[in-house]
Amino acid sequence: MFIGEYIHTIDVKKRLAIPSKFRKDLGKKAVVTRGIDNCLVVYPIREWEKVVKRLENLPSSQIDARSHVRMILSGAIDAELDRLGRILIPDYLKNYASLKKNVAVIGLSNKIEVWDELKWQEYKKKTEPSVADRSEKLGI
Amino acid sequence: MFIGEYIHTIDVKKRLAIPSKFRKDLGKKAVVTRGIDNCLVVYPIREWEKVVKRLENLPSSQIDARSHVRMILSGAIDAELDRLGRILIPDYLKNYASLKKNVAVIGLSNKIEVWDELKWQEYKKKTEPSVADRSEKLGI
DNA sequence: CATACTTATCCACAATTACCCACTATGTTT
DNA sequence: AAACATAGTGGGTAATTGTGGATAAGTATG
Repeated sequence: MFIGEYIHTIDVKKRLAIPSKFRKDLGKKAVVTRGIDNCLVVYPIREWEKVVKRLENLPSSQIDARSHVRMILSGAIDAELDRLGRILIPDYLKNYASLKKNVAVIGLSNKIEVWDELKWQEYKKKTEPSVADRSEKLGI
Repeated sequence: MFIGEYIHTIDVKKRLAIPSKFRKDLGKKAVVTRGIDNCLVVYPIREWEKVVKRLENLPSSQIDARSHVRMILSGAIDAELDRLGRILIPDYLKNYASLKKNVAVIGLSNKIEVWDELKWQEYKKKTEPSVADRSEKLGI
């Protein structure tokens, strides 16, 4: 299970180290693609396959579904971890998520998200205050 | 069952000793994450799994639910107790709860909370006087 | 075909973290 | 009161992790 927040860097060669705590669970191969709210998502293969299945079941007749499928699938890339546990982030994904040097790598149970650090900090600042309210409402 | 209040310290290496009375019940592994009212929560694995299950049932398409899941899961960390019963508190959690050197470790039946000592003292001062009222209101 | 350019593999350093042991204070037992 | 046990704190050393760079292999382009 992926949990936690790690601040890492993308170097000039577009390499990003996966937090060591995630590596065992992630395996040697992963899939990276566009995520919601301008972040990237990293899936272990097993989870990626589930995503694809779900996409396949969307009605391709609908404009929304069609474009969504296109975005997710066309954005996806096989990312093999190198010997030191790093993956390569291609330019178009870097741009999509406005990634600079410093990024936040976030564990979300069955997937991993990658955010530009500043955006992540802002998102947290905006969201943290309402955690209490929502916790109360949801009972967690 | 976790009960009681203990004043402990976080050392320069970010280690926090779990009160010995809690260790048997907590086990070797725990999960720490953001809590309500700017404290941290420590769960035994069995309780944490319940939390995750409940989070997984939230619709990830909704903004509120999505951000809530992000806050709870990204804040969480696997905390393995070392041979002397200490856990490591990462910086971002220390910051979230404004933890300095002295902290209060509070047993709350199925979970443990960690407060900055001063904040805890203030909270108590503010809350203690109304215990009677609230008891009446809640019928306990 | 040669050249530039990107991509992969390997290695090296620095900082952090994990692991081990020592000290002290407090409380308990004889 | 002395001896002992336990708990909490602090520190030293070794291993791991994250990052940067060097070299080799592959790919595209003129």
